Amino acid sequence: MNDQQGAAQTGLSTGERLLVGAAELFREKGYAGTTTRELSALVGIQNASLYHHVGGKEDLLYSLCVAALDDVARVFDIPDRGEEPAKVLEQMARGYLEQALKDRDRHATMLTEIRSLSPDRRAAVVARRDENVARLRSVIVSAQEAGQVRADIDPKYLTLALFNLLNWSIFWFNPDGELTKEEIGKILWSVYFDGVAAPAPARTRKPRGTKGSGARKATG
Amino acid sequence: MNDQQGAAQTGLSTGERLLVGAAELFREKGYAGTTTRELSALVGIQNASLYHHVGGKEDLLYSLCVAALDDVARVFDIPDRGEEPAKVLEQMARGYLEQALKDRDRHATMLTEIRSLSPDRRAAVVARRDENVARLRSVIVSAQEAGQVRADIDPKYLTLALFNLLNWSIFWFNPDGELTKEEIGKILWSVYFDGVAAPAPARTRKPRGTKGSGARKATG
DNA sequence: GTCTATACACAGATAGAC
DNA sequence: GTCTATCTGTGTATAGAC
Repeated sequence: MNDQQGAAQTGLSTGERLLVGAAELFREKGYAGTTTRELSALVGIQNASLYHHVGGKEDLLYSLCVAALDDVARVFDIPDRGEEPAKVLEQMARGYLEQALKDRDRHATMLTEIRSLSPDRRAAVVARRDENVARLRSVIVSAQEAGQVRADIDPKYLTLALFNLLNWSIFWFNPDGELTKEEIGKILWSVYFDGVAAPAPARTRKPRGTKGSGARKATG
Repeated sequence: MNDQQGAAQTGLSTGERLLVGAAELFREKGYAGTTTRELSALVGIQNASLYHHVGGKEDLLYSLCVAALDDVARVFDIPDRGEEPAKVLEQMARGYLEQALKDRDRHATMLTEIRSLSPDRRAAVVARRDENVARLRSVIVSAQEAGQVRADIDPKYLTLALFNLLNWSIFWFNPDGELTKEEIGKILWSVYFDGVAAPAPARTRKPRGTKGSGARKATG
C-alpha cells in the first residue's frame, strides 16, 4: 500500500500523477479556477509536456468523474446472499461513504464539477451516476417491501435523503480529525436509520442501539 | 410580490440585478467559470458599465455570501418563548431549508465558492457561517439535555448530520417538481428526527407519524 | 450611468528540437 | 517523454467621451 499523499506520489506513472493532482486542484480551486500550468508544476513537468499524456484539460475532469462513479458502482455491486435488504442498504451506504472519503478530491470534483463537462460527456456521466442512484433506490424499495423501512415516504426521497446525508460529508471530513471514516459512517447510518429522537421514555428496556446500528458516544 | 425570476427582474436597481445575475451564473458555471462579460450581457449593460456598480468580480461573490448567511441568521434568530428545544430545532431546520431553497443560487454559491474568496474575506465569511452553525448546535444540545434528542452521539455530529441532510437538497431541488419546499422540509425533518426504520412490528398501535413529524406519502 | 476603445495578463494549446 | 518558444483567444479591469 502506498501511503503517500497527493500528486507527488512515487510509484505512479506521470499520467496517473496528473489525475491525482488534477483531483487535488479541481477540488481546491474548482475546474475553471485551476490552470494546466499549476497542475504541470505540481506534478513536476512543463506545461507542454502535459499534452503528451492528456488530450486536454477537460479529459482530466472526465476521467476523474468516470473513475469516481466506477468506485461507487463497485461498492454497490453486492452479491445477493439473501441478506435482509436493510442490511444490504447499510452496507452500501457505509461502503459508499468510506470510498468517497478515501478519495475525497475525486468524489468532490465529480459532485460539483459535472457542470463543467461538455454536453456529451456530461450526459454520459450523469447517466452513469443515475445508474448508481437507481441501484441504491431499488434496495430501499426492497427494504420497504420487507417492512424494514418505513413506507410512508416515497423511495425517491428516501434515496435523496440518504445521499444528502452522505455526500456533504465529503466537504467537511478531515482525515486527521477525531473520527475515522468508519466511525462517521456508523454515526450517519444510525442517524438515517434510527433518527435522532431520544428513545421513548424508558419502559425498563434498554435505551436503544441494541437492535439499531449502535453508534457510540463520540467525545470531542 | 415580484414573481419574475432571474436577473431580468424589473423593479430592481442595476446593482441588485447584478447580484441576482451573479448568483445565477456562479451557481451554473462556478465563480471562476463565469465572465464579467456574460454577467453584463445578462443584465443588459456593457462590461465596462459593471464597474460603475461594483468594485470587481470578487465583490459580487462576497456580497452574495454575506447575504446568504444573513438570511440564515435571520431564520435562526427565534425568540425564546420557552418552547421545547426539539420544536425550536425543527423550526430552525425547516426554516433554513425553505430559505435556502428559495434562494438556491445564492446559497449554492455560498456553499461551494467560499474557496474563491480572498483569504481575508474568506475568513470573515467562514466566521459568520460558524456562528450560524454554533447557534443550531446549541439548540441541539438543549434538546439533548431535555431528553428529546438522543445523547449517545456528540452534538457536533448531530449538527453536521442535519446540515448534510439539508444542504445537499439545494443542488437537486426543482421548484417545478412534484414537491414544494415545505413538503421536502417535512420529509427531511422526519427522516432526521424519526429515522427511516419501519416502526416496530405492530403492537396494535398506529403505524407511526402520530407523535412524529407526520410526513405523508408522496407519490411520484 | 452608460458607452467605445483598449490595456495587459494569462489562459489552453501547438510546433518542433532534443 | 520532456523541453523551450510561441500562437491565439479571452479574461478583468481602466480611460475617457457622452
